[in-house]
Amino acid sequence: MSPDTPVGADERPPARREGGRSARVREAVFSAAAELIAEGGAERLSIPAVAARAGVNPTTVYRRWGDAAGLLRDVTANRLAPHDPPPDTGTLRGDLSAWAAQTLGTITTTEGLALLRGSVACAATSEGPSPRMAARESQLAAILAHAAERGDPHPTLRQTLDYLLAPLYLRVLLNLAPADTAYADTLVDDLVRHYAKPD
Amino acid sequence: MSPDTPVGADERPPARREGGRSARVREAVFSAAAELIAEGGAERLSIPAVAARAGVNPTTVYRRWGDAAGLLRDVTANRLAPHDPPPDTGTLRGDLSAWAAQTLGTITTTEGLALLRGSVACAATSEGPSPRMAARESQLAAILAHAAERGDPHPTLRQTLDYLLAPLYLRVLLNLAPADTAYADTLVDDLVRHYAKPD
DNA sequence: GCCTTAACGCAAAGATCTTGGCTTTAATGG
DNA sequence: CCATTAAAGCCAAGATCTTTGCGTTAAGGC
Repeated sequence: MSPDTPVGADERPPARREGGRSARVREAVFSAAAELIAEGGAERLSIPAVAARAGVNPTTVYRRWGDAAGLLRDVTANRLAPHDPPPDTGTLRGDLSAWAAQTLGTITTTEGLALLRGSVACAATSEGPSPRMAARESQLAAILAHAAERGDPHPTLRQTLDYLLAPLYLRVLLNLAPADTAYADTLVDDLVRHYAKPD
Repeated sequence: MSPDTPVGADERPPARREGGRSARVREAVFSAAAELIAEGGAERLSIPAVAARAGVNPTTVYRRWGDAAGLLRDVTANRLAPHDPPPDTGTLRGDLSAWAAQTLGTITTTEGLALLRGSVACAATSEGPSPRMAARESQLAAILAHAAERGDPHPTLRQTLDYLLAPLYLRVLLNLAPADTAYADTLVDDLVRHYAKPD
């Protein structure tokens, strides 16, 4: 077999088109969907409405995303993913506090909150944690790893998820009580005081 | 004014009908809705489908609940409310452990989980915590009050919500990791060890 | 038992959503 | 610049959802 000859049809990917128009449509649809979800909630996201606001034909949306649930999955995965790098302030407490502030900044906006609630509904159809959640989780893992490199005592990832991320998210999701940075710092404080152990 | 005479039209409630047929329809619709939510998720709950399974006319459902969101609110409020009294084992640790097991029993079934996720979507439209959540919260408050009566050291309600209820719910909601009674007991253990203070 | 009327059933009309066949546009490789 | 073709647009048919008017059933009060 000569190396420059395609040996099988499955060796050549079908040449997906990533640039130009497709990307524009994708962004327009995401923006329109995020706005509509912020306005009316994820449960009544309608594809014709999204298409109209995005200036796109409904058929296109149906073909690319299938149905409202599929679109919702893609939108939440792309708009809720952390866009800033994990903070690196030099101390564990500083990193966790900054991470919490950054996370709160994302999920306490009208749009972020609506998207977060939508993503919970999505979790029903998929198994395991969503990639978006995995991203935030790995940010926390990186913060803990930094602390370990410095030789600083630090909690485990499980403890950080359970006693920092979980309370933060649940307060916001169920609006049990207002969630601000002062509250977040209380959580960080409790976490490092009780669970920061040397390696 | 004689006490047996209605003094104004607004003193007489419009004679709502609670018995018989209405109650039957209500239950049939709730059951059908819960089943359909468990099967296909709350986001595509359709009123005609619910009505068909309940053996009821769609018009009836539209008139009583307005739309799918209204029905969802009512169903989750009624099916997710705790039906057992708060446990009273004699120790704080025992009460919390039993409460957690009882809660897990509700929210880890297919139907309970789907309803819980649906109720998160509902939280978007209402302000403040849902009555269902308030009920579970007050169960925890009762448990802490019992401990206080016995003179046992105990955490605050805020700490109990943040470090026991929140991790439990979030794991289940986002299926981050399996949630069983062993995990719940780890949470209870951490909570009483670090936060159980005398009054 | 009889009357009143809230709640339900029925059917038809209108709105909205979804799908499929076909044409047109424009990204990519030569 | 041209050829290829993935992706988007257009339109019309079909399915599904939602509303509305009106007749029927059955709680609740007398």
